[in-house]
Amino acid sequence: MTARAAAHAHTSHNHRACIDDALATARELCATRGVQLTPLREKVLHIVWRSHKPMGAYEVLDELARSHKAARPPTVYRALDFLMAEGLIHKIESLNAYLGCIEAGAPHSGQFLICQKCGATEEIVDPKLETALEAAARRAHFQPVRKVVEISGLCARCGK
Amino acid sequence: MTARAAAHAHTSHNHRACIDDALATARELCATRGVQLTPLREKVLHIVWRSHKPMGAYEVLDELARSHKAARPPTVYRALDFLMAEGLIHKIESLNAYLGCIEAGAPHSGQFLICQKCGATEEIVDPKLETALEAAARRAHFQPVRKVVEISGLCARCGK
DNA sequence: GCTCTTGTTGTTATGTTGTACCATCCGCAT
DNA sequence: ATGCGGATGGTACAACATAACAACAAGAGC
Repeated sequence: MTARAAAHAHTSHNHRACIDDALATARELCATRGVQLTPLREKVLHIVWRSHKPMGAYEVLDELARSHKAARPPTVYRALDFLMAEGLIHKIESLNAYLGCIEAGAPHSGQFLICQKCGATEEIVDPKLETALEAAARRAHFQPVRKVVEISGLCARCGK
Repeated sequence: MTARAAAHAHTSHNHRACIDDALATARELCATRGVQLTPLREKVLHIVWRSHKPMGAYEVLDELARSHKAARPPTVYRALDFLMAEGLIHKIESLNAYLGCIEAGAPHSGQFLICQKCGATEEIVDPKLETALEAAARRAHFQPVRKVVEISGLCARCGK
């Protein structure tokens, strides 16, 4: 079980390895693609990965500003936009917050289970759900581009 | 085919009947439930229903203010909150905008097809998709409360 | 009739999230 | 050395949303 495969928000895991793995994957991907994962962008990615809870842009900014005095809203949003464009993070629309992507490199919109109690958010990859989304769109002669799936409720721990 | 059943954003239909039907249903529902669909709230519902495009709260405010001088942001947000609580409108999270609900009375989170070109947004009710969502949550021992499904892309017309 | 309670609306101010726009810097190819 | 493109610095502002308290209206119980 790799660190990233263990990225279930509700399970305890070696989160340092989890982060390190995500950063390593990001560096590889960006090198391959010929895009720049600059120190600033990597720092933002690292901050987002510090927890499995979606993080608001201004939370990221506060954290970033501790080591980067020049940080301003555009600084953060530009980095977040880059990371999203490269598929390294996702935006959770229902929270206006950002979360590290567990399947970086494979372009996808993401499917999320968001705990309303503890905030932990797990990205899932469910082929049947994906199929159902495609089918629903097809039925309406609709060409899907981005599929937002965010299920809020109680995670395995909090729901007990 | 009733007006509401014809509420496909991309099809031409008698939108006046569409609105009238939605308002009549809303009045019935609120009467049954013993909650107040006040003139203000009804006016906001009417404004949201004027199109099949999700409407921002401040757009609603601008429209409302034409006939209601006292309108302020809280005026609109309170009305929208009431209408959402009663299941008469939905919030489209990926747009920060609001849309009339085509299945008022049946509590549901809604599934949406959002055209990126023309803005028309169609609410769909797809049992298989619903099942897939439930199954995905169940697999993770997650208790779903709200399910956000928003598919952006090109509608039948714009995708041709 | 009185007044208590509850729900709705008025009103001001502020908090939160996200962008427009232009300047500056830096590496690199010409 | 010059110009170019990508990245960052920095100011201001736009867009979205809520806190907090005042005013008012209508029904319930006395």
